[in-house]
Amino acid sequence: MDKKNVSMNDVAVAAGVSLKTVSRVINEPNSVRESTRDKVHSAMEALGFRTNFAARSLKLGRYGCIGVVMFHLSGGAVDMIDGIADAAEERGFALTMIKKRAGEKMTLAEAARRMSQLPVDGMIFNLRQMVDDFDTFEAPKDLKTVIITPMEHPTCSTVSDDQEGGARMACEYFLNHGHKNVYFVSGKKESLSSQCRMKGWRAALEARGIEPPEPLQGDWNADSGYAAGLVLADKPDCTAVLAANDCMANGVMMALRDKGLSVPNDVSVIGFDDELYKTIPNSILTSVKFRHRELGVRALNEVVAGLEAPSSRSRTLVSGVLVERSSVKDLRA
Amino acid sequence: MDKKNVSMNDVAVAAGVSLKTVSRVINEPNSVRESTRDKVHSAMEALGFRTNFAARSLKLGRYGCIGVVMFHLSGGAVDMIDGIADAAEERGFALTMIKKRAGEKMTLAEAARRMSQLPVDGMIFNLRQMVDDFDTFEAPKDLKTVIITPMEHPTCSTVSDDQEGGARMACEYFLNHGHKNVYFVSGKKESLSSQCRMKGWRAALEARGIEPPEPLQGDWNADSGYAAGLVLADKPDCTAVLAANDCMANGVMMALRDKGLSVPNDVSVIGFDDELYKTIPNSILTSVKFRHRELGVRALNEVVAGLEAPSSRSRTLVSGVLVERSSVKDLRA
DNA sequence: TTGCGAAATGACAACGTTGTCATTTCGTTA
DNA sequence: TAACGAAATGACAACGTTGTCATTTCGCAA
Repeated sequence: MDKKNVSMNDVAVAAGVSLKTVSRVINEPNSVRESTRDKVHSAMEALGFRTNFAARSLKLGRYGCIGVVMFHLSGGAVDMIDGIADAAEERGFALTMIKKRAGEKMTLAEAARRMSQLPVDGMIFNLRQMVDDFDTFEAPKDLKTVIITPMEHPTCSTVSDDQEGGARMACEYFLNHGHKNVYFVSGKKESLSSQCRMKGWRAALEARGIEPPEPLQGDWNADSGYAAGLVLADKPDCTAVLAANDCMANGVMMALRDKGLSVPNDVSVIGFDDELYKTIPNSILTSVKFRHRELGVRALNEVVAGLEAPSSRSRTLVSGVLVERSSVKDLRA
Repeated sequence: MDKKNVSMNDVAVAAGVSLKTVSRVINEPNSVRESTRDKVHSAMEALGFRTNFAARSLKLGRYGCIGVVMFHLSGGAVDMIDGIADAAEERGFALTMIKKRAGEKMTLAEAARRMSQLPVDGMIFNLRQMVDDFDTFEAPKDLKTVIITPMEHPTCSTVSDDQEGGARMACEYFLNHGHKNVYFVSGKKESLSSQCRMKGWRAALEARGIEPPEPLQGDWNADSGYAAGLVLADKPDCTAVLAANDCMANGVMMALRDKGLSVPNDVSVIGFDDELYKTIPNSILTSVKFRHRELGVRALNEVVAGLEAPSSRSRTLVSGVLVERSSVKDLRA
């Protein structure tokens, strides 16, 4: 007849030692004589003892868990979670996760309120769209909070891909290859990624005194890229297209081809995320890739680093990488 | 000067009531006079009180958290996590997550050991590959354990996509459209999904007395599908190809086209996961889609249902759906 | 053998909640 | 006004750990 929960006390009695000795066997084994340790280990084994998380945390005043709030859970999120989880593991933390429900409107304050009732020492918000209380939000003073977002926050640390820099890099790549202008196909309007990529594109052109043409509105999927491509095919001055992701870039390329234009001979194209090679054999698309995994790692490290000083504040940008293939033609000389 | 942690006792003193009354305001507000409740609420507000998770769990003997172990974190996992998280939310649970580290070899026993030190009332293992101790593993008696895997387990509840059934369904679709045989392009060898899809393909053919041809080995990516397509293009009896995912199916289609064959006029193709439309404009690929989100929801519900009776055992299969487009030709009549 | 300092072990309180049971207060009726 | 039952509140123990400090045991030198 099993007792419901085996406590240290039960183990102590079974092993004929004191409660405290059992505790020591677990937390500072070297301070216990080997023969005693063995007795205790046998007793633990026999009774199936497992330390009680609640009691331990209560006494220690910390949990060893980092909270993760997913305001948005999309494709790239997997790698980010992967990075967060690996880094957490490495530093001896587990993750406690909650998610914004579909349709529900969650503010930062609401997320913080819910998280602070859970076993967490610090938290990470993954925020890919704007929220109402972004600027006014104040994190709990005793709970280090890191926000993954391209926007700067007045009081919290933030971590982000350098989306803007990535877009700028792609544009400059075009311009350095002799292109005189770059067209842009955006993602969904409300997406911060799309907004930042657009901003970087604008900035890069303006820095060279080029008036950015009207951007084409897409929705991340190939069909919207195709539609944009049909429009672009008719613009004689269009030699370079930057699409806010690879799927739309592929759509653009297909439309150009269907219109009798060749990539890269007639038009050059760059995308984002470098994932087309998975789906398209012999893919030629040059693409800006973000290191989502690294992003997760940085976010977690920032939280852990801030556990002692929750009010510290920093801003981390993880740069992107231009993966060169052959979809950009060199127009020079 | 803030005290580090504000306890119920602090609130009680500030509000001029007893500790227990504060507890009641939180847990059974109706048993407290309104005027008292207001006093307590003000005090909580003023001091910034938040209930202490550890103390509460210790007293209650439960955590309100479900553990999730990701042995594998890949694309489809996002939707599954999404389902798990939404269902958890709905039932008032949070998630505690740990992950197998890259390279590390984690057994079920090891995962269970680590989880049982964390704040969890039950757990879900997401297992997409074989693991050494699968058959011998016994879950902790007091911790309901559900494994997401296509294999049956002797003692734990399992939940899975019906991969085998999905593959069978696709094959029968071919056969019912007058095809006399179906070729198969597999994913990575060690993947259970790939193995199950292959098994279903074999079974469907054998059920009609057809000898399955040698399957072609792929690795999930388009290039491997392309290579397979080149081989298949030379087989005169090849009218139907089932590829273990959409990316490889696309590779197959591109190879066929490059060899001068048309889909579906010369060869029909079906894929898995229904995700090609995101990347390919006007995609024609018919595909078997699994409801990963639903899978997550079922897994969570199974855990919660089993919290009272951890030793209960069930097996859930979530059926797939054939998303029809135009990549299969009807050869009848 | 005795004495001593160091090592090993133990007794007890405390962490912040909730459950049990006793006590006080309230509103109503006699 | 007194008496009563119900509602509201409170005192105290308990959950299973770890920290503090006291006590016991050990190994070794005198």
